Amino acid sequence: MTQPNYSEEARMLVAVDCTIFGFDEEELKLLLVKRSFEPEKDKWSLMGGFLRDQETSDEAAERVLHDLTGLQQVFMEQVHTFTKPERDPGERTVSIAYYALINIKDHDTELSEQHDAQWFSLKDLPPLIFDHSQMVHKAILKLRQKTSTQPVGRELLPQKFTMRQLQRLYEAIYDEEFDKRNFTKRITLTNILKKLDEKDMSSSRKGAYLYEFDLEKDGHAHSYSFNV
Amino acid sequence: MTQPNYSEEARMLVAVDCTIFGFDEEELKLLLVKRSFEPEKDKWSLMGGFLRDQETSDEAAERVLHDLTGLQQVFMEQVHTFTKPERDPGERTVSIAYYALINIKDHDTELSEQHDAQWFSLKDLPPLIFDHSQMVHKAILKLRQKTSTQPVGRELLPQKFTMRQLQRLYEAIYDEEFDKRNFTKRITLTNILKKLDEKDMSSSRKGAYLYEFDLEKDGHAHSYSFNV
DNA sequence: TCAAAAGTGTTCACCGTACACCCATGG
DNA sequence: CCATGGGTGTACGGTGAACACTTTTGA
Repeated sequence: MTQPNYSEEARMLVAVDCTIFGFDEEELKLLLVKRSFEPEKDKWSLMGGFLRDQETSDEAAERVLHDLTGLQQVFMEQVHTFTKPERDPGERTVSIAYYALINIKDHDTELSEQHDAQWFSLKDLPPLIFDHSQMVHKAILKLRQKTSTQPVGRELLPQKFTMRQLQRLYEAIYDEEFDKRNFTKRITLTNILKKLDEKDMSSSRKGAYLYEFDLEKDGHAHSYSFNV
Repeated sequence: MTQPNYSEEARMLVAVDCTIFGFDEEELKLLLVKRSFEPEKDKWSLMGGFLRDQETSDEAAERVLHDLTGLQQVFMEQVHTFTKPERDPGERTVSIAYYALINIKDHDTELSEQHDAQWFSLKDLPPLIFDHSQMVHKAILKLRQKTSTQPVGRELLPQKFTMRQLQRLYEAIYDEEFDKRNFTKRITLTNILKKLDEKDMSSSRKGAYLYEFDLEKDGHAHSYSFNV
């Protein structure tokens, strides 16, 4: 059977949907948008968009994120592709789910207001359209997995941060509490942080040392693993 | 901006491509097909097919695998979605890559001959069309990851097998050799195997005990982890 | 009797975990 | 002077890794 082309096959819409993670010193949050068009207008959803003719899905995901936050060069990773025929009642649409890690203070709030976007605590999400809750769930699993092999603080924290902030971030990601002595030890072991002389005085009388990710060492072959 | 529908967006072909793993007591193999149509006719490729109107990608992957091997109820998992606009020169096609684990002796050889399919050692693959080599690469990584949290022997080995066969399988997956004492210990620890009274006499004078996966224990909460 | 594969245990180093007290400072 | 959060070390158990000799039996 030799076919000259694929003309009898079904064409369909392909979308990307982004689970956008941020961290506010307390808990993990997601940036959700109020959908501005039918179907499911005015319901909360992940930010998404359709794949264009000459675009990879990575590019589409970046574009979608940029439109909402003004940010570029953001860490994003593909999570899973969702294909149930009836998942979008408007028209058959296959959606490639992504997640993004952003510093919650960096994004352009005007842009996100234009999109009726809002940060929600991961622990208190509104109902989401279609299969977006499943996307969020898979995104968290993927984020945990990434966290277990690579540090994620650079993407989610300010440039300088305290050990406690980093710990709270990891606790939020794993939804689990850690002992601070063991946490400090494990992180120090990986050798990815540079301890600064500066202290952050905002959170306690004593003050907490600030750290930065050590760019010198980054890219070199130092092993990292954070098993919970 | 309220849109009544998505009419201005691009529709495209969506395909699934399957990396089919088998094990022949020695090495991991892939079942590849000689492509029967243009573009790239007569080149080696993963078995694939287009997503139909009322089909999930999981169903499409099963259908494609069934067409080639006659097998059903095979373990399959989604790997990654490939979206480069020019990846298929015939027409814009997004492809959802899957991998499958099959017992190399189970499949319908007539069917696979009809498709000009052939088993290739993972270590000696022919050039593959499009981005299929990348798909294979990601599939192996995913398989390793699965192997580290769940036993994969049930899918790839005959029902009864020796400890040595299981070890060779794991060595093939990780492309790494293990100490047989440590291997036996680690696997025994997980408690997933039942040692039979029978021996396999084909591989040595002494004979090797046969094992089965212990269905009693399966599904119960026994932890499994195989870290290399 | 010998060749070929199978089976089996111990030791050691490292890592993860549990756990409690003192420190610095602003109010 | 005291309340609040920050910082630090040790002891123990479990796990992964290294390692070598004996057993069986068909030829």
